[in-house]
Amino acid sequence: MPGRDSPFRNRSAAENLDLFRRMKAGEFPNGARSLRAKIDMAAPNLWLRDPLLYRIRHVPHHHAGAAWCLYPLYDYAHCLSDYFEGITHSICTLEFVDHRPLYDWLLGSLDLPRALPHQYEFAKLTLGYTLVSKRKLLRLVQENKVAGWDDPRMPTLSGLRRRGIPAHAIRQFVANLGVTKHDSLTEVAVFEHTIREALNHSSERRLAVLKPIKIVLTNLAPGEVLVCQATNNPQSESPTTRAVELTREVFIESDDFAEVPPPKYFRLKPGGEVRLKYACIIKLDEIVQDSAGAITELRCTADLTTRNGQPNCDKKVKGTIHWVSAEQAIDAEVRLYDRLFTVPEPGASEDFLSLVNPHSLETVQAKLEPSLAASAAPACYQFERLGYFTPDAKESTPARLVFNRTITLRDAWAK
RNA sequence: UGUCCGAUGGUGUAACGGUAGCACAAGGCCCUUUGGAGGCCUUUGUCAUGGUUCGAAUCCAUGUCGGACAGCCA
Repeated sequence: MPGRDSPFRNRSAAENLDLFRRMKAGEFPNGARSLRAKIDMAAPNLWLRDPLLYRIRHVPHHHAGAAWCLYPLYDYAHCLSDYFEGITHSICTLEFVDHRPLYDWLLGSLDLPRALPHQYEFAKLTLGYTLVSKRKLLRLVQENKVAGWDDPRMPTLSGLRRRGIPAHAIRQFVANLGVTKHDSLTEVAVFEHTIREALNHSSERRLAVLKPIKIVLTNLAPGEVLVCQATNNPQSESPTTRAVELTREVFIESDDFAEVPPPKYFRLKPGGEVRLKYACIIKLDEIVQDSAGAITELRCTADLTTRNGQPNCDKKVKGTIHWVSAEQAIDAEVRLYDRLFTVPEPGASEDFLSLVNPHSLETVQAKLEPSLAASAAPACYQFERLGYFTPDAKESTPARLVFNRTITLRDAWAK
């Protein structure tokens, strides 16, 4: 069914030019006049039915100020600016396929001397559990669902970088995807794999405990220090080491202890043995509780013959866990990020604000090995057995360290 | 409803008309002072029905399913 002609469709060119000058001069209020291309009101493609080119908007422009009250519509500006800039291939997303005939018509009607640009449309990169629409991202910022455009949970470049994701990983991810013309949803696992691959090779290892529980090594004297050598990066061609010091009191991860262990639990349990990484094997002798029944410390015996270079250093135990010296550890706030949304396709719902993951940020007070005291962004570290972490570029200072978790390590046990 | 676009394992993608491959995911095994990393192996696919052809994921027809658009937004 053809469209209905505008009552002004057959106005003369001279009359239109005069009106256009008056529109430009600011003679009319918003919406009182407009300028259309005269194409074909019977065209099956709706965008060819005399589309609007200019409309009046009395609002200042962020570059041009108040000089203009006339603004072109996207379709008109797009093809022309491509031509002005000498673009040959103008790449955009699928929703503009219907507009291509108008893009071509406008350029073709102008008798232009140079070769005309062509528009090519491809599917946008839709990532699971993520939004990429700028308009929707804006609402997350405006309604304080995140702490700003560079919140480490945001899929903006500034957010990804603050999260600690290397630029190289972002490029590699995009290069791995390929480009097509049908709508797709890329699983976040693909992005996460690229990030881990990049960070695994470049990040130095450090020891850090996010949720500490205290261990007392009863056969070490108070003040006694055993120096151990820790590998900085086992992926390196020629790995270097640093010293970490074992003392009578250390912190381990509370997740690495189970009073009632599930089947196949390799970590510390009553009567069980684990290796403190780079140090020695310890055996749990006694669980100390306060009057309320809460566990206050675990008393263990260290087998010093299992240290590196000692006769039993090759002794095998199922579990190896990370630790920090309680006397030497430094404090840091660590922000644990998770996916921002609870569903794979938050963009499919108008109600996406209610789909924000309430657990997308958890903050803990962690204990770090002392070598991290001088760390600053953009350094990235692997906290052994936990994941990759980077000092927050905005808020971390030597006096008050703040780390962002970029991503966890793969965890075969969690499955 | 109209116009347009698309359809290959769970996901994302390759394959002049000529062996359906790669990555992620999943599963199994080996190794391991990170339940990490690494190594080896495995499962799963051409939307359907016809046609053309010696031969079709690819070309043609019809159908099915999915998506975009129908703003004085971009």
